[in-house]
Amino acid sequence: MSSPAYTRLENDERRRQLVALGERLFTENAFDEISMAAIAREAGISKALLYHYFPSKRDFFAATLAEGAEALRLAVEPDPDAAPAEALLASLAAYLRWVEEHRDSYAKLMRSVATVREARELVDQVRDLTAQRVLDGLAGGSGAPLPPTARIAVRGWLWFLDGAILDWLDGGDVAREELLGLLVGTLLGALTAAGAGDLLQAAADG
Amino acid sequence: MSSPAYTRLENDERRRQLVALGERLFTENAFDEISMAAIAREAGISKALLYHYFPSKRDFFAATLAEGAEALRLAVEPDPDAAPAEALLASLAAYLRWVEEHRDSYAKLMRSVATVREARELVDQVRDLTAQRVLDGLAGGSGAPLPPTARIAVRGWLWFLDGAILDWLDGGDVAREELLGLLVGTLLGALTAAGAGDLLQAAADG
DNA sequence: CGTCTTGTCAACCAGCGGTCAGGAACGACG
DNA sequence: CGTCGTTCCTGACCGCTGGTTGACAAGACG
Repeated sequence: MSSPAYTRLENDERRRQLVALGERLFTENAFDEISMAAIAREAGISKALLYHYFPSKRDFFAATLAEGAEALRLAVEPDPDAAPAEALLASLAAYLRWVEEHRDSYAKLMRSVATVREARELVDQVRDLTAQRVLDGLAGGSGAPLPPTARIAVRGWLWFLDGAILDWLDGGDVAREELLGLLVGTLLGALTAAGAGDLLQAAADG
Repeated sequence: MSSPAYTRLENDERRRQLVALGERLFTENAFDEISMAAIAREAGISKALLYHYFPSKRDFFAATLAEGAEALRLAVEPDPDAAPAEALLASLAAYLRWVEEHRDSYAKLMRSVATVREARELVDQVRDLTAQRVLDGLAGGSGAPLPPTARIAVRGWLWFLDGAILDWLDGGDVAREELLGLLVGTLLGALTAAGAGDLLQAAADG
């Protein structure tokens, strides 16, 4: 009599299609600038089907984030055999490389940090982990306990990192290696000011 | 026959009452955690009256911010007669003092930065102004143009500032003067790494 | 053919920010 | 005392949001 009212898709295929669409839409629009109804319309399906695949809008957003987050985590994973300072340097370089290649995703993530709990948790996790790694690397270099200012220095430096990267992406007038030098130099300066500069040196030498 | 259905208040008095209530509620809850209906309920008035006094929720939020923002701006205003480096130091110290005295407001502001355009504009304004002041102070110390890395260093440092302050408020284990030293030392370190450390020295000496 | 699972949709819900026509309080005036 | 006008105030409503429900269509299997 007529063409079918809709076409069935395999579960996984539909899911992949929706995640891919979400990656695009959430990069073009901020989290609350686009409604689930609009997303469903764009996908050519009903809103209810979208909710069939993802229990909530935030879950959907998190799903569009997950793939990239995993890739980033792998890229940044430090080499356990290298000296702490070298491992940090390598991770940092990998981080910048990833950001440069996925600048839209990175900007999206930073923009949504305060709005979406999932995004905030992701960034916080990465910050906590990184800060802990840096502090461990420092403390491992000597037996002395770290002053609390060292903690503030490292955690503040992670903010510096993201702020500098955002400005770097915005400006486009600085090479990646140059930024890397600025980041490392600033960490050194912050740790020196925190009274833990010698530990960094020791960690670098050791 | 019966008691009045509601009591009338003078325009200004009602407005003050609402702003005071907003300051409390927005400190206890994030911007989108509390609805205008709930605020009106808390104030014992109708939602329409709330909208009679403030054209939108964001305007209402901005009104609750305005008083503190103005006080902060005054406190941070640098002494035009002082040398750039000293003026910066004084402003920074005033900033920390203000944050310590209004930690709830500060945390509220930082939490709402990405959600509320008005808050974002406020923080951006302060950052831009501060960055410009610092850069001008540096450039004034010599005729040489600043490298783009210096811009990134200063703007990144402002992120460091807020990140460090949040951690500082969280920890409570570091004195204000110590934090001040860390901040100044980090700026010095960042500018040195950006190849503009000599300019800072010149500005401090000049 | 029937039946069972899976995929789909229209219609609906409570709550949101925001609007509007009109009622109720109160000071002024006869 | 009445009543009148100003101004402060309200209940009902709007379009939209994220999220839910129940019924039905498509295809696989016997």
